[in-house]
Amino acid sequence: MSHTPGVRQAQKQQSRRALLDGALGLLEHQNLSGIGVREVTREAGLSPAGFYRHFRDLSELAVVLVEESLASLHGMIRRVLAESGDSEQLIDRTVDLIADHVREHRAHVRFLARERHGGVRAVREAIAAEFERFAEEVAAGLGAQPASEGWPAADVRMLAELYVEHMVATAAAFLEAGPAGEGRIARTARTQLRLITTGRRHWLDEG
Amino acid sequence: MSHTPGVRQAQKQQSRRALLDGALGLLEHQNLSGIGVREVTREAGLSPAGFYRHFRDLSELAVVLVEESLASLHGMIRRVLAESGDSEQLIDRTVDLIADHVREHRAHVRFLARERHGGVRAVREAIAAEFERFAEEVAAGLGAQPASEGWPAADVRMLAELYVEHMVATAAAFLEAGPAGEGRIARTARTQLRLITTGRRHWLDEG
DNA sequence: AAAGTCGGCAAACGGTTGTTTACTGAATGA
DNA sequence: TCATTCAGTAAACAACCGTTTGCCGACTTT
Repeated sequence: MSHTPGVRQAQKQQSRRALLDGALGLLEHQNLSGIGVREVTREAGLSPAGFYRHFRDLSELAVVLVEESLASLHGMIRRVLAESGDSEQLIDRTVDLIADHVREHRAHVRFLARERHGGVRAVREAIAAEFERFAEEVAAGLGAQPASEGWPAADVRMLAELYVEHMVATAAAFLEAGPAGEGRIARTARTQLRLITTGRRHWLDEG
Repeated sequence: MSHTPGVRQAQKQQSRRALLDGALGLLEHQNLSGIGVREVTREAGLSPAGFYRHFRDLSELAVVLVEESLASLHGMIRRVLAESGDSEQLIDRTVDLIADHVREHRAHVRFLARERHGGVRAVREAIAAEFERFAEEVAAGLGAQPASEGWPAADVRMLAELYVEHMVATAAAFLEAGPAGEGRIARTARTQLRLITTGRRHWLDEG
């Protein structure tokens, strides 16, 4: 354990992780504006002063949490876009993936839902910027599908935003409902997606 | 100013209003979990102890704010449902009404968006319950329209929820965008509503 | 006019907060 | 091996916090 560079870095990363995880844990039941530096360090097993070796303040830590939370969400979206099959199967699969994601990343999803319109500007903006990128990615995916042939780019974009918005709302509903109401949420989400798909199919026929 | 009953009550109501308004003002830039009793009383021009003559704690006050915020929203929804005309005009009018409402009740809307998934359970539940009632009201309105002839009740309900969700998302987007981006938000919202309407028109044609 | 009600206040309670300070000791590089 | 770096610490700081207490004085009732 000596003269091997990196030990120090690794220990620091470990503390940093403990701070991030501790904060995420506290944010499960509280708001970002409702937790404090001391509380987080207590949760992480550090002294209060130790916090400042890693972050300037709590909102800086929170922005890192945003990035981590959306990285996992990003993976999910890519998985959704990679699916293939008829639209019915695709819808089922999409809703299942959302449900899985909420189950496996409950804390992340809750954090995003809570702070998306929360009281800390920097965090709000970080989330908004990342959702923007999601919409772009979804738009690119939709644009590549045969169903979007002949669509103006702006229309593809608004459809992508509708999908993203619906996905976020569905995830939040899963959260709030708990395991019991999961079935009902999923059924509603699927039907709504079917209706949107119907509209999509006839979009160019009229108006 | 004496021996006339009601003076006391009126003065008390005035203080109560000052507390509610003060809190709503603070909530414009902060989270509910981020403000304190003392802060609110300072804003309202009362002493800290005075607060407890009106509310047990801040979340009790917040629940009252929820009711007031949703009363105004409720009025807007009724106005939307009362509109008549072809679907194109109806969509335009709806989005305009949402924009108006956000302009005139900025603080209320912000408060709802912020605390809908916020850290205080009682408040979250109060908002959720009221949104539930909205969905029912919208469902009743949709069910009465000729366009819903032959629709199963469950489908009407899910459409209502989709509309409500979209309305809330649009209002939140107006908030975040400010006057500058208002046009873009409105355009997107209108197009999305047109797509949903298209889906609605062809809902019974296919599987 | 006297008695009662009660909204608002000042003061005090113990407790928490964010942040800075000077320090220690292990990991590091020469 | 010896000097340096630096993550983590304990302690202190002043500033708040929520809540309770006892009291006052204006309204209200009798």
